[in-house]
Amino acid sequence: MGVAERKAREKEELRDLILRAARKLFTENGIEQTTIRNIAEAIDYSVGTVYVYFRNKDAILHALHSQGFGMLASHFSVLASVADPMERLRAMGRIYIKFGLENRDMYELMFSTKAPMTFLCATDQPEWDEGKATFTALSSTVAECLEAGHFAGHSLQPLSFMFWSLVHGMCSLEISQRTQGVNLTDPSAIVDQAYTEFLKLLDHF
Amino acid sequence: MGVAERKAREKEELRDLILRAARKLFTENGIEQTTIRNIAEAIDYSVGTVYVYFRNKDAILHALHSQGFGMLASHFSVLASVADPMERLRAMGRIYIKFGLENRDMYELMFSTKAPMTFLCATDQPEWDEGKATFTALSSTVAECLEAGHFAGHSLQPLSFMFWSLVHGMCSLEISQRTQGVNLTDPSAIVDQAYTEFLKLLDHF
DNA sequence: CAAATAAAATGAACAACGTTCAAAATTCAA
DNA sequence: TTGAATTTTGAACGTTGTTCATTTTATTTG
Repeated sequence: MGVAERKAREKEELRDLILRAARKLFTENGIEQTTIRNIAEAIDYSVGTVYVYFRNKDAILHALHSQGFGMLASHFSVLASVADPMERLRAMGRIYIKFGLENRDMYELMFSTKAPMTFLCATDQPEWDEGKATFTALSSTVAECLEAGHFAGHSLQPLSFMFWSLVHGMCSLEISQRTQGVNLTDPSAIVDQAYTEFLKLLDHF
Repeated sequence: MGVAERKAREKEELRDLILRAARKLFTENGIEQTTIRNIAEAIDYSVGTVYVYFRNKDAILHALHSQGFGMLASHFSVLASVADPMERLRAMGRIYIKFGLENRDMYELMFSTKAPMTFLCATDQPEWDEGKATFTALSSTVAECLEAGHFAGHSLQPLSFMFWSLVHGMCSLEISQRTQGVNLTDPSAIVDQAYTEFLKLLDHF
């Protein structure tokens, strides 16, 4: 029995080794600059070995995208202790933005890059569980807000999607370097300022 | 004298020819699938010729990105007849979203793809005039809203950036296929619904 | 008109990429 | 020890963006 188990563990370990190397490389050099050859070289394996553990590059990017959602979820875990749904909603946005700006390549992989979705669609069971779980986390918080009497006359899903779009838009514009060169008085602080502005709007609901 | 002028005109025409072919190709097949060889073949010129008129692929993408801003601006032109700034703000968002979803590859080039910005940064005068002009158009409308007494206690730039982020976030999530697979009751309508929801929020200001 | 000059277009060649797969190396069970 | 199963290898393929010496075309000059 022990042999098969050890083999399975070793397989898992090499898979993880590949992912760790991939993540390190493209956090340092960016997604586009990271090649399969780079990854193989970093872990002292041949190119072919990488393809034994991952069908293609998209599969690697999808696996890292999943890790990203794991990271985000762990950041969200502190929200469990926030009783008031409105306060939780506000904190959720802050955490989301902070995560996005501190893990730019990961964020891009999770919400912008098409590769992970392309990989998913090529699967027999193309379910985006990570996105589903994250949106549900937001949505259920918004649901509590509605139950508590906030946002009277608003619908759950569109409202939730609106919140998501707002914070995503900020992260996305910042990461894709669209905030520079727009003549802002303080480009580096604009995201925080804009989110603060949004929270001010929320005070009326 | 006539010769130099004609030469200049011909140069301009070939440049346009390249851009039209490039735009057609990647509107049909996507940005990543469009290669320099494809473009050259489409206009019956050699690969080398393309490089006479554009330094590299990024230069082509930047030129198309600029064309995209021209298109957006022409869509915005109807806003001149909207006197009430709040109504103009609402209409601006609708036009922005409609443009984004009906010209997905163009939109991606304008606000997500890094290539145009990479090209710009390699320039001696790295000014993002297109983005600047567009943000100014939004910003001045918001300024009029503030002057008219709306959004009391809010600051211009962060508030404007917030609006931009909201509509951009919607377009971005939709285009990068993140709205599918999140278990929405009506994925294809979520953007419109969410923007309507946002307009409802705005009624309080 | 012919020769010399300038300008424009060419496409073979290069390096690097993702990907494949027959062969080699290694590990396991008998 | 032997033979089968598994794992690893890296050369090779087709594409990509890019370059540049060469050829072709257009213009000017004598």
